[in-house]
Amino acid sequence: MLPEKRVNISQVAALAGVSKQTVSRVVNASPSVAKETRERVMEAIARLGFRPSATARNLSQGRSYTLAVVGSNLGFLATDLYQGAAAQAEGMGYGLLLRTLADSSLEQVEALLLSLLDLQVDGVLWAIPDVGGNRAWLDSGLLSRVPLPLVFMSSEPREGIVTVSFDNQAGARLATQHLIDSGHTRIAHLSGPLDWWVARERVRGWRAALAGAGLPADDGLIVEGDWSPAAGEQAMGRLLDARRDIDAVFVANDRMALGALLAAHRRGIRVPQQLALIGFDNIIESACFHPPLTTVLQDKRHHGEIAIATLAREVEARLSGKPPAQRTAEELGHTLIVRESSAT
Amino acid sequence: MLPEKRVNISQVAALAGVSKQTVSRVVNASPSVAKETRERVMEAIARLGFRPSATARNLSQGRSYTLAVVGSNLGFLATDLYQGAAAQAEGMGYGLLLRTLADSSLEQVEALLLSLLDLQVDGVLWAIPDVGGNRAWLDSGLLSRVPLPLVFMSSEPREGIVTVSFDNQAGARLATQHLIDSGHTRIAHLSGPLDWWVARERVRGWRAALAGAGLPADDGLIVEGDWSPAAGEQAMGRLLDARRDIDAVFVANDRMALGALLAAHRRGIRVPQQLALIGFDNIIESACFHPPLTTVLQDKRHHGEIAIATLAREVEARLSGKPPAQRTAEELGHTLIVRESSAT
DNA sequence: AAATCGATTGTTACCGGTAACAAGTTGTAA
DNA sequence: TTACAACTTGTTACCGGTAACAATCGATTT
Repeated sequence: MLPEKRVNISQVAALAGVSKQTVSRVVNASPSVAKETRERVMEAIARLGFRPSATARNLSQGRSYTLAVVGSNLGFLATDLYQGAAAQAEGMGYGLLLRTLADSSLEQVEALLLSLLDLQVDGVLWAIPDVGGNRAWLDSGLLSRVPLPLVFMSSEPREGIVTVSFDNQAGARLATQHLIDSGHTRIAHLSGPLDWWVARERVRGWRAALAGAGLPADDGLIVEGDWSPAAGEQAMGRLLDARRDIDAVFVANDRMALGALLAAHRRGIRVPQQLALIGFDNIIESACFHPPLTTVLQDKRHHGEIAIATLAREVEARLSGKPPAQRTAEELGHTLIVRESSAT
Repeated sequence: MLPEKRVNISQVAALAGVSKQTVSRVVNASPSVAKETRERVMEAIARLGFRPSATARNLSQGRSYTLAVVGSNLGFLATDLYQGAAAQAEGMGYGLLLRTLADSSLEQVEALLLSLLDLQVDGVLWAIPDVGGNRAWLDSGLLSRVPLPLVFMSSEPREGIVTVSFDNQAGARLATQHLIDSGHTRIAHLSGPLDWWVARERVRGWRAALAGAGLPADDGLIVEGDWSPAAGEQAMGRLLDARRDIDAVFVANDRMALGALLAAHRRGIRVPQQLALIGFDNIIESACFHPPLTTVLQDKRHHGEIAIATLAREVEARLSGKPPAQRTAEELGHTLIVRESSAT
């Protein structure tokens, strides 16, 4: 069975005895079509199995009803986040195009944005976290030359851009405060790489909570990791060997917390009896760590949903002639999940 | 600075004093353009900052240079897999469109495929694993009505479709054989949900290895989980309580292995001294389990790359009039990663 | 010298919709 | 009676490329 050629709008128009434009109106549910005409056209559509070509519509309207998600090619993005973004986009009538970016040099970024412009993409979700100088290209004025709504995830708010991020500072405060409330007084922090904005925010939250309780937060209490379990193990080892006085650690993510647990086990330090531990993220594994890990939940799926919803709003604003993106920052909250690793 | 209208091919043609078609030839690197003409056109392109419209090209060529990846909306897909797929697609000049599918009923699948056809997508990567009856729609003949190359991931090979999957049976044999070689004789299996094809394959591999060694593989040695750490803990608990004679367990994925470890700890059973454990997947966390987990590496990124490469090949075959997809099955291999949980 | 060929360039039509505006009808207010 | 508005429908042009085929020209073949 050879797939016969696609039916186009003209054939429908001919069969229904109306003009193409009228068929177009019916397809797009325009109100200014007489009921009787509409029915005739719909019947023709059904009879011929007509399906409008999205491509042709794109060309003539100058847009594609597609949003691009730009991720790094290194795989920081959570699956949940993609799922949330995809579901939200589909629900709002947009498609989602996945792109990766090797490095954030001005040339690469410009090439990427121009190619997205060639595709008539409606908007871009920048899902690369704010790390080191990878926002430097913003200073070049590129954004004002590229008429494309952008929304940045996990990025420090600044003038001229729209961000949707977790309030990591608040989340870190939540975690640290929990340790304080449990009676701990020497609370160290195993941080993420400090060129990451989110890592610095978590440090700030930790500091703020300690300061609020009148507890010390000197630099000897902080050790830097790279988010990986292996780094967590190493960093925790260094910390334990250097400071025998600490009685609790806030680890900047669950993966490192796993390594930290291993380091403690290896030294015969019992968690939580001798050392309380709290993580961050609530990855599914954390419930079965040994012991199960107290942590702070970040709803990544929700993050993806909100980011896409925000982007879609931005797209529609742009289409109705609104001003092009002032500073906007949306912040998402956290939930404390108490398990055994911080039991009192 | 108002973004002035896009430059189109006619303006370039006018400036260079040639026809649109010639500009098109230059843009597409056709060999039949005189060197001098080509240079004149290129200069005009550069001067005007012309960028060809992908949308217009799509309409006129009837294709979009875009591949769709269909995932379930439940989040089974690994980030690595997306990364591999995206990188490969970009490298081959394709874009990647992300779609999710709520349920695999014939109606839903048909709606999805038709909508992808409306977008002139070149091919589809079916990244939903083969579970229960979710391939039933294949029997409806839908595929022959929809002229769209499909490649299925993690799916049982069958007539008329192209699959790219790991050889899970071989991987499971690898794992089980390792336990056998380490001197274990009562080797249980903590399986994934048995409506998953990959879970059944792993069971088969386990059975085959035991049979090859003349060891028992009775049904009492198998417990079913749902891939989650919590299920791993529960299932392992049931197993340990019922069968005190087992000396090793092949767990169908690392996440459940984590739960299994916890269950063992809770019962005071020491791993690996009293019980050897091997997982599957080599998730990054497994290196820091307590003890570090012996496991079988699946290169998910590679899986994504190969799947896209296969799909692209299928697309190009279709374009050059080749026959429409006979049965093809590509199988990917595994690597054993030995750590402490199986130490002898 | 006529025919042929390869290289280069142009012409025409078409992909399949939508925007913008014009035009016809009917009912109603002036 | 006439004008005007509301409602419907049609006309024309355009979005920005590419396919298919025609045409031109100098060089080569016979």
